[in-house]
Amino acid sequence: MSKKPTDAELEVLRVLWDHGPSSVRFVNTELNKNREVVYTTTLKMMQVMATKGFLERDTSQKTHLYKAILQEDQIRENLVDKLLNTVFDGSPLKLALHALGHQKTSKQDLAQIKDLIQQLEKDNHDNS
Amino acid sequence: MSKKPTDAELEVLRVLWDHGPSSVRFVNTELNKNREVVYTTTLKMMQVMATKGFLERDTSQKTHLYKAILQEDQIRENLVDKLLNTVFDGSPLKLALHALGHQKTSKQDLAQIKDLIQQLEKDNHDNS
DNA sequence: TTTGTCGTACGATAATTATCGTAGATTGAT
DNA sequence: ATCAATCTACGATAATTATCGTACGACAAA
Repeated sequence: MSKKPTDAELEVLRVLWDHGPSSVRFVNTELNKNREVVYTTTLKMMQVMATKGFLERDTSQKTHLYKAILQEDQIRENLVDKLLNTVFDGSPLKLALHALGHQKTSKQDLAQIKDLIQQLEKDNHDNS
Repeated sequence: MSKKPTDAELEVLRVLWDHGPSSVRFVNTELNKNREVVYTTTLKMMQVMATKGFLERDTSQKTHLYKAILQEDQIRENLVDKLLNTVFDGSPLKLALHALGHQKTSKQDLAQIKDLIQQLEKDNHDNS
């Protein structure tokens, strides 16, 4: 039911995910490292997000603290899902190949992937 | 400069990518396999997309044909990029691991990944 | 030639998102 | 007690997206 965050909302979430419950002031300062945003814009945004149920706020102090209700991994799921269905033909493999192919990948990275593959092969074997 | 397609626009592009240049009627019919959309809504949408430069249209016949200017791989790049930066910490590796880990992956898939890895390892070796 | 079908054009409006300004409360320092 | 800084509340408006209805031309069948 709960709709998805817009791009701007995602920026706010990003900050909260990285730094935990924060004041509007703090979030706004973080946002301004990337682009100019007026304080009340951020405020309004976060208030709206609170009414949408994306954020929860603690009003016990004068300076309210907001924390993310939407969790990063949920959103990740949604976004990956959408990406898969729009431009990767629903194939996680294609996505993985794309991700690996189009960026530089270090030895350690490769090692990690190999581990995962071994794991997957094992699982595959188990339930086949 | 050119902005990115919205979700609804992406649905239209999806059809054009899959089927090549198409009439509004055709696209609309395709869209209606997923959800209800009135014909003129699709029409308007595609006209707008044309003015945005997302589509090009051939008006030589009574029934206009639209074709995608935005190509799937460009959009893929953009979307993957955005995804990386919003919820994968800019790490293609994390994205790849996520894609592989959270979906079922067949033996053939694994084989394909292993190929890619070998390839990458080789490249890595070359330019180290 | 009338009528129904299929097409485009385009304005209107709703819905949603993004952005600000202004007002007023609170508080800490002069 | 006053002033300045810092907050929240909230309305207004712009900008963008999404959705339709109506008008109207072309054309083929009756």
